[in-house]
Amino acid sequence: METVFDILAEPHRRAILQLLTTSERSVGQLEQELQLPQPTVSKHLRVLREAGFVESTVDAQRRLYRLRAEPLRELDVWLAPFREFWSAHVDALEQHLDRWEEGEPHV
Amino acid sequence: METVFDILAEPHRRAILQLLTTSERSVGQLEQELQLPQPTVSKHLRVLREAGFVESTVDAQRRLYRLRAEPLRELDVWLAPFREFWSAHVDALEQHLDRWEEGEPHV
DNA sequence: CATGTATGTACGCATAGATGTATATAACAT
DNA sequence: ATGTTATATACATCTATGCGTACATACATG
Repeated sequence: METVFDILAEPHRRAILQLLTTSERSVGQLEQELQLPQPTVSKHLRVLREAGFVESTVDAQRRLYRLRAEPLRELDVWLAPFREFWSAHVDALEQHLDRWEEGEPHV
Repeated sequence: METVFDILAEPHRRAILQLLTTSERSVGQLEQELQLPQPTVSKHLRVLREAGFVESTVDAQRRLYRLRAEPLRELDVWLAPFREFWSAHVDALEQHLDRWEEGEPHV
């Protein structure tokens, strides 16, 4: 089973996803904007589609691809415990700086 | 250059990071908790260390590894534009449900 | 129907990286 | 000093996967 992380490890796939944040695009448009050979784009799109990152609709010979939220939300969930961890660290740093600004340089 | 995504693509490395959210640990502890051979743990720790995910201090023959915030924060930043994207979608869904609850099933 | 455009897929290759085994380094204990 | 514990590293191997090339499919238009 391909994890969210496996999918995102590929730079071109991340580039595709980032482009799709602004608007949906055809395969040809992605091909041009990313300067990639068409089969490469199609193969990455297949991976992204099967993992639920994107969905497509048919427009004559074209397929229009757009973003789906789910898998990235999954990543967000995975990140949650770490966010708690590092926000604790930010707090510690901020407290330190606050105290420093109040005139206690030797904490 | 190893990206954050390359590092996180490996399941054992993610497991290590998750363990370290609660407290710092020695290599031997990780070895036991993850049921992995020691060289495997050491090699993953090296990758994580060189990418800034963890840092270690020496305690006699042991090395104690603990989490660092930076790289995961980087991931959080990468995720930001997508969060905007999908929160828009959540809003759309919520509006729909709100209207439905107010007695307009045919939206 | 023939040709062109848009996209998907099959196959072979090359490379990266994860693992196991063995060994090296370093700190302790007796 | 010698052995023991804890961790790091070197080397060979195996597998997964990204890519290029070629081809297939599908729709459109003259």
